[in-house]
Amino acid sequence: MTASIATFAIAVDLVVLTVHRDTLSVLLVKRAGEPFAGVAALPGTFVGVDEDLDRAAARELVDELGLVRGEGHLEQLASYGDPARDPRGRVVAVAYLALLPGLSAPSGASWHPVAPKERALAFDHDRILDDGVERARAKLEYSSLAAEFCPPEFTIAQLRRIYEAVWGATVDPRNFHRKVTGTPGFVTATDRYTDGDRGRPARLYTKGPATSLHPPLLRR
Amino acid sequence: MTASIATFAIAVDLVVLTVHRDTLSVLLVKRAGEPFAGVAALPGTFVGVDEDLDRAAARELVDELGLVRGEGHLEQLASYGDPARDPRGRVVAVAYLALLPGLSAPSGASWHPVAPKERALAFDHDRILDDGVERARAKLEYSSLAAEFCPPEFTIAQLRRIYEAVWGATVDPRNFHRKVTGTPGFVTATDRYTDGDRGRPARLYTKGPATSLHPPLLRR
DNA sequence: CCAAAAGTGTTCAAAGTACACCCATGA
DNA sequence: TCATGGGTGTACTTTGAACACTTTTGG
Repeated sequence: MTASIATFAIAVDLVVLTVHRDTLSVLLVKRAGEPFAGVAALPGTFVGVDEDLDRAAARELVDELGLVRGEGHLEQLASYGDPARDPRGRVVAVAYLALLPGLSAPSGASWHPVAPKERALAFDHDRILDDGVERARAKLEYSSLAAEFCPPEFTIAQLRRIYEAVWGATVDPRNFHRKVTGTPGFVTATDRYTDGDRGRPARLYTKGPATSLHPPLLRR
Repeated sequence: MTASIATFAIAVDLVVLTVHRDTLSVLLVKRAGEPFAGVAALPGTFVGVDEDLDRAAARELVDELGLVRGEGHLEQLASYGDPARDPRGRVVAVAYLALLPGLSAPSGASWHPVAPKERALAFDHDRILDDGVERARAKLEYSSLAAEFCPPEFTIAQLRRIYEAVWGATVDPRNFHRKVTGTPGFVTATDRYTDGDRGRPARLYTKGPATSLHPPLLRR
């Protein structure tokens, strides 16, 4: 079993999600070279010889895409190893899911709504993106990850619009407010308020220490 | 970026869980050769040149471990790529989680209770096992996966003991019975009964078509 | 004043919890 | 008969859903 072990290249592909204009959106790049030249794809990079998977994912997020480290959330999603997924040979993709506040897109990449099902991304990236979106939808139910889509200080209404965008469903503002503020550690109140452009100013909150939600916040 | 791409071996490592004598147990092998010769480890294999990841995991389960295909549940868990995790060089492990009914251990492998924290498995298998156990615990809450730990026909009490073993908590038999039989598609009743050795005979059920549980069955 | 958005109170229905109680078997 | 485990009924508590209502701003 020593000489006959197959070798693979390992790519780290990123499903970077944000909520942009109340729409769940994914960061896509246009591929420069073959294969799939000119086709939209998830941003990715090959893992280096002495590099950890998590580090490669963080490197792609920070260096290549120019996004700020420390903000947002990054977690491993799944691995994809169909022998035919890359025409160049055996490449296993380790996909990562990143959730970020709505920023301007870094150069060379752009935000695209997740919704249209006729996406036609390169490689098996359509499936990876589907898996990432489903993971994000599921995790909003039982974790406080929604706050990762928000800037450091946010209102309860902003947070609610995150849920509505990710789930594609409306959420009752009144009950949502009580549920969120009543769950210990989900959000922490500041003493600051928005200067109301329309209506009563809203209190600003920051992300709380809790990571899991018990009981969960169920989508219908 | 063509000549300088690092290459890796890919191992598929299996966290095979079962409930054996009311105890959540994992299938371990004793390593034959270096590295970690003689040390307990998760069963695993290298992925072949033209092999899909899922297929390699199924192959390991069926061929190497002699377990019956079709029974039980197999899903990808996560990937582990610390550069130092294998002294032989860069090996990325794609871990899979398998849930099986309580069978006799295949030759060369044996069941070990998951509980003791001083396990000292080879490689980073302690961490992989922890992740697998946590995944199993979490999934019992919102899926019907517990039935995968049971033989084709089982009683509600057997199913309840699965939950108790996996969660390490007691569950009220009466309320559990109602919850399980009242959730559409979780289990389907047969017209057969156990021949009661002690007490009233219990109706036998088979796994139902539902995969997710709404509302979930929460551990306290 | 009105419109709009934030936030609270109240009511009703659904689900979980606790536990009394009955059923069907072996010994 | 009793002991044992299977299964049902029911009262109580907790949680979520719906929505009327008050608060605080801008125009």
